[in-house]
Amino acid sequence: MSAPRRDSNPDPLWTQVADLIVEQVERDGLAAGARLPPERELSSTFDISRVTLRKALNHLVDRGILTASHGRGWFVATPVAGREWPNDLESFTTTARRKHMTPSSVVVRHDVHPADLDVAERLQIPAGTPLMRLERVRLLNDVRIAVDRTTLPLSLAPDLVDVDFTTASLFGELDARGVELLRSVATIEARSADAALAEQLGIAPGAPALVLDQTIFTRDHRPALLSTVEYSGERYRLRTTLQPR
Amino acid sequence: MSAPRRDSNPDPLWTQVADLIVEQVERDGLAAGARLPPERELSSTFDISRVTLRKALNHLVDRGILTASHGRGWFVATPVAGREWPNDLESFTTTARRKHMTPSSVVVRHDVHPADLDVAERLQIPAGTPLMRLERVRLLNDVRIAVDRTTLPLSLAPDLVDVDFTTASLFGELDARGVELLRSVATIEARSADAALAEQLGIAPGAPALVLDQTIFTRDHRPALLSTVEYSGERYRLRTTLQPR
DNA sequence: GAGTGGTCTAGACCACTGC
DNA sequence: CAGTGGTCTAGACCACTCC
Repeated sequence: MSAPRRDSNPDPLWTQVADLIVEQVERDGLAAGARLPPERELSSTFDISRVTLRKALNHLVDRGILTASHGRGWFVATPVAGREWPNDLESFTTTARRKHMTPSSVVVRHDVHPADLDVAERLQIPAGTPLMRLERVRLLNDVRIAVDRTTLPLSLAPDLVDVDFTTASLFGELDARGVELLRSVATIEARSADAALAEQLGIAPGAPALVLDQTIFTRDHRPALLSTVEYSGERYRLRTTLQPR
Repeated sequence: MSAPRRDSNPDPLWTQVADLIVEQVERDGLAAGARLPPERELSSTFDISRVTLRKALNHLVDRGILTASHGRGWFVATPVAGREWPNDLESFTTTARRKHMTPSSVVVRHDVHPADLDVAERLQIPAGTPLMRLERVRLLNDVRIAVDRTTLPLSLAPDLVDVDFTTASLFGELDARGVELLRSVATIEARSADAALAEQLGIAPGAPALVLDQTIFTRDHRPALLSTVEYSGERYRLRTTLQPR
């Protein structure tokens, strides 16, 4: 209830007040949905103008802590919405955990091969550069879900050729070697499974398949990995958070 | 330079002014980095208070259109650098522009309907709440690409029922009414087109379809729109940027 | 120093909610 | 109807940039 320290603190008043409100909500143990005092009362107890108070309140809306309802009041937001979802494409492993299933892999191919012209261009490297190719069938609880083909320059992590990817995670191994992957540009499409894919996944030829094609970039914005994952449409669904515009 | 229509228009002044500023920037062909007139000049030409002007300007900052520099001025934002972080799903209209194609829509259904229990739960509203339902077939250069079904509480923008969505953009209309959409939680899957979808898109029954299902949230983290888009797998491909972890 | 954005105020009126 | 959030105003002062 104490008024914010106006002079000594270099932060703007509305920031200080926002912090005080959060403190107060926590201290009073206000549950989600609880109503706050009206604006005019808050502005008087904090001894600030209503405009400044509203700036603080709206900031807390942006942070997902409060919501406003015209004519009714200010309320503590239900925290479920903001936090829990991934801010990215849910990884195979994460999905597995969420569904309480066990992920595994069958390594179909794991070798070194010179880059052809197409791949060289996409990775911005000279053709002929040694690449590591890794092809895996991904399973959940021993059910075949997808075929994952990933290609990367061998120079990125030369000793990766000796890793057994039956259990190891490619991203995990790269991270352990200091390769930081920043973001990826992806296309997602629906296709009919061809004979080869149908055979690998044990589905009917012509069944729908979800194809995720990614070019993955390192921290310095250079392309590092090419990845194509073909999911069985009947057995998997991508989950992600999207931001318009 | 005309002052916003203060009385006739039900939208808040700051929304109108934000739109005017965007118009002006486009009309004057201001490139990224160009400087805007100072706040005091803008507030006088628009005949509004500086507080209201700043609300409009800050809204445009949130939308990534402008940036402010203390002591120097307001500038048109560079549309590149910071923008790619979030998992932005390229909108239908954006994709069309990038490919130099012409987007259009056929409105199949556009009505008001009470919420059933399932929808009510997903939107966190009481069952029976009036909803606007909009179903469109989306076309690129007159080729049918997808069926788009969107549902939203009528209260969000009641006059949306009178808009002709043959040409209008739903997101654009919502934005013009001050409804700020922040992010969405999406699932993406591959399915076989059923008879109804095949008929609507003019494809073979059983052909692969890409189904994008989104719950879209407003700025205050409340669910506002439910959207399901079924794309022809042979005619469309989603493009997005993904951010690990 | 002049010019710019950043913060803050007191007070007014409107729009919505719920009794 | 009273109580609430939503918008808007005119004016003040501070902090930063650039000459």
